[in-house]
Amino acid sequence: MEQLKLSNQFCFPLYAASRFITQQYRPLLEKLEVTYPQYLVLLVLWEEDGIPIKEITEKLLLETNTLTPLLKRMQTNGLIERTRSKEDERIVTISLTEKGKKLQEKAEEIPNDLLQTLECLNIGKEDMLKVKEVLEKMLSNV
Amino acid sequence: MEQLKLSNQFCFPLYAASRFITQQYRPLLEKLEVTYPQYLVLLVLWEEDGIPIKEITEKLLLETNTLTPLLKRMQTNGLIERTRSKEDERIVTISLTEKGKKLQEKAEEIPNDLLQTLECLNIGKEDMLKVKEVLEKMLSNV
DNA sequence: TGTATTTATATCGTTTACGATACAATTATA
DNA sequence: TATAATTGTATCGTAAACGATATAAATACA
Repeated sequence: MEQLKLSNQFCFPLYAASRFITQQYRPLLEKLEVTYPQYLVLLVLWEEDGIPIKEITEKLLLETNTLTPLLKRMQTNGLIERTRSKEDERIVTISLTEKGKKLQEKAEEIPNDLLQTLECLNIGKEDMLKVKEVLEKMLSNV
Repeated sequence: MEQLKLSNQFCFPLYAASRFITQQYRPLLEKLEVTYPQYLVLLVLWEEDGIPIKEITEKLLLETNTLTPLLKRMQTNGLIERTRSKEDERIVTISLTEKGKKLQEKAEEIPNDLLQTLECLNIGKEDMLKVKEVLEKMLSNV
């Protein structure tokens, strides 16, 4: 069965590359003392602070059963606060603490640092953009 | 900071797409009663049976601290056997049981089933191949 | 108004991932 | 031949992921 060969799987490189890149992020994120998924939450909040958990799940395509404990860890680490909305008591709003806001300055170098790491790995910018474009097209249908 | 916007991240779509595709595999793999990483191990063993754990770690780019418990679960489920090599007692060889071998027949439809799922999501074959090629190029430098 | 449905979040259980560390078997080297 | 370094696997702890389920609040509707 030719199709069952690992080298013919389309999804395996995706799976392996995703893990690989998370590993490349790790040393960069150590300065911020956050994990990669936590960094994604910060990216969202730096763009728009004080939003409901629901909105974060939609942007990151993660379920609350992943985000709830993750956000609790971020709260324990003093990065965010949780406020239950008064208009609708079901909604929990997430906002950055001062510490969480200040972390953005430290994060400014990260995108370029990572880009450099990737360019050292034979990945050109055009190829990256093409991959990004195709995958975003796929995800837009989710 | 434009570069810190989620939409400008190259790695987020990779991360999200990888999780998304694993989710697409789930219903297909239910027939085999395996998870996606376990399916990857089966793909490796169907190609070459009776190989050391070390070789599986190299092919799947996973560490033994991930594979050891995963393989134990597969053993519990009767898919594989573990044999400690006599020439070198450090090496543990993994081989398929009859049940594990037979599962390959059931798996034959999976690659096409998944392809169909993806094609329903605006992903053409050329785009998939391009993504595969770029990511494999990246991983070849690991 | 009372009941059903939906919504937003949380909890539980299982399975990955993976850094750090341990450990026994093998190999290299002094 | 001791001892040091390496190798292959395992263990531990922590943090995702995610299906299934629970729960309280809000909304729809009979």
